[in-house]
Amino acid sequence: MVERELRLELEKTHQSGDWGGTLTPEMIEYAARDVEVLLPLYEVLMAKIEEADLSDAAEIEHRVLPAVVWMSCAGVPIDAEGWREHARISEEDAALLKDELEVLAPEHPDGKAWNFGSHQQVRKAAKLLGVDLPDTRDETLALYATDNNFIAALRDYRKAAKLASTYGAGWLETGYHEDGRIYASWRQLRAATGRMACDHPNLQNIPRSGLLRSYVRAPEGRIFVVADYSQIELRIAAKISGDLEMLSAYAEGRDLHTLTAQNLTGREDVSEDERKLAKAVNFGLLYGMGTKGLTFYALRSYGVAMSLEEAALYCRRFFETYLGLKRWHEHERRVWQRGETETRTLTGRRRMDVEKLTDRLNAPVQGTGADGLKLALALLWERMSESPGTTPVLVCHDEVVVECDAEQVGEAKAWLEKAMIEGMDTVLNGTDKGHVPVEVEGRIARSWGDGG
DNA sequence: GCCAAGTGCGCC
DNA sequence: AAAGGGCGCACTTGGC
Repeated sequence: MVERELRLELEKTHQSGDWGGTLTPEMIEYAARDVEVLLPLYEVLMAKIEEADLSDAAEIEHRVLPAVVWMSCAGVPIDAEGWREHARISEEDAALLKDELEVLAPEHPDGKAWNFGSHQQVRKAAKLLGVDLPDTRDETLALYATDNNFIAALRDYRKAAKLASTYGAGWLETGYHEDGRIYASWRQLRAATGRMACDHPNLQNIPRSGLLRSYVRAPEGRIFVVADYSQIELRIAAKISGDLEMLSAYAEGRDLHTLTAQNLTGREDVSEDERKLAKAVNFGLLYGMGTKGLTFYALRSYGVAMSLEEAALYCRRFFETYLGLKRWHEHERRVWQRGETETRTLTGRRRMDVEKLTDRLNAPVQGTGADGLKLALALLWERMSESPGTTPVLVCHDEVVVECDAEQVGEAKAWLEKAMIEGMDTVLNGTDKGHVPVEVEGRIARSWGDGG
């Protein structure tokens, strides 16, 4: 335990007082004490950090902080006209699909209008048509949609209603300013794994399909560079598990999804669909998903249908191929069974109170990705002078978008890619640079929705 | 009318 | 035996 603690009670009563007028001697005294405490507090907290072996992780957080402020203050440019027009059409689409849904719905027992946003009412309506829904998730609805027009129409309506409600005109209200930019609230350390988060509005879950991302658009004379890490979580898992198959694949510059597809099918030539299947298998099984989970996940996220028997076969083949990954899972299971509840990333970032085995598998991988991205952002801040007029405007877990003057874009792209590779390489490989190669693909774009 | 929990779904 | 993880937001439900 740390010996030194600050045993101070800070007076809180002035915290919410009126600081806009004349300050009383008591208020000035309070303000002074509030500041005075920071230096001894720093000493105590730094000692605790060192005691807990968190110095490296803390250093990353300290270095990335100014970069997060930089990004937050920069805001992200938005084509508000385009967004609003899109929102208007989305609302029309949803209203139209709702009308169609009402025609296909059974008569309401009380003669009232159905509320299709209520899962209780949706289940009741389906029951009147002879379908007993266990829940109303889309993958459940998908099982009945071919035989039931109402359920098919419900799926279409749901999709449109989501766009109209979450990404409608209201989305723009929260953070938009009249200078044409959105100033969202970035949370440097929000997720339990160490990832960042964003709200008001959340810039990290704007739909990828459709046009919405194209309204995140650089203003006249400015341009974006969008860069993302290639298969970063799989590379991190390769490093953490020490899996020889994965390590050699990456050392040779091969693609792991294709490799998995080859091993699942037993053929050298694999189709695009088979690679898609392999992607679902890779991401699912990496973090301890079961066979049943795999069938749902493959359908939901990749549109790949498989039986339980097929899923079991893929599971077996996967762990026959990646023996190091299997060993890592077995090791973590033993640690978990001993009752250990602490996990750490490669930089030593700690997550406590981990109760589930699947969390033990995921947290160090996801968290190491966050470590690397944060160090990359810190490097951008520290090397700001190497690409003047360039600012990060948003980050999305394995992706960074920067905005710069159009004539500056070549330098900005090189500057961004270099920092991203260096940041991740440092946390991933330490002094053994390049052991697991880090690949970053940057592209030049007028909007977030261009290319990629 | 407010609040918390539950459900569902957008992203990585 | 059984098992993806991490978020934020909209909406309903149920209690006050």
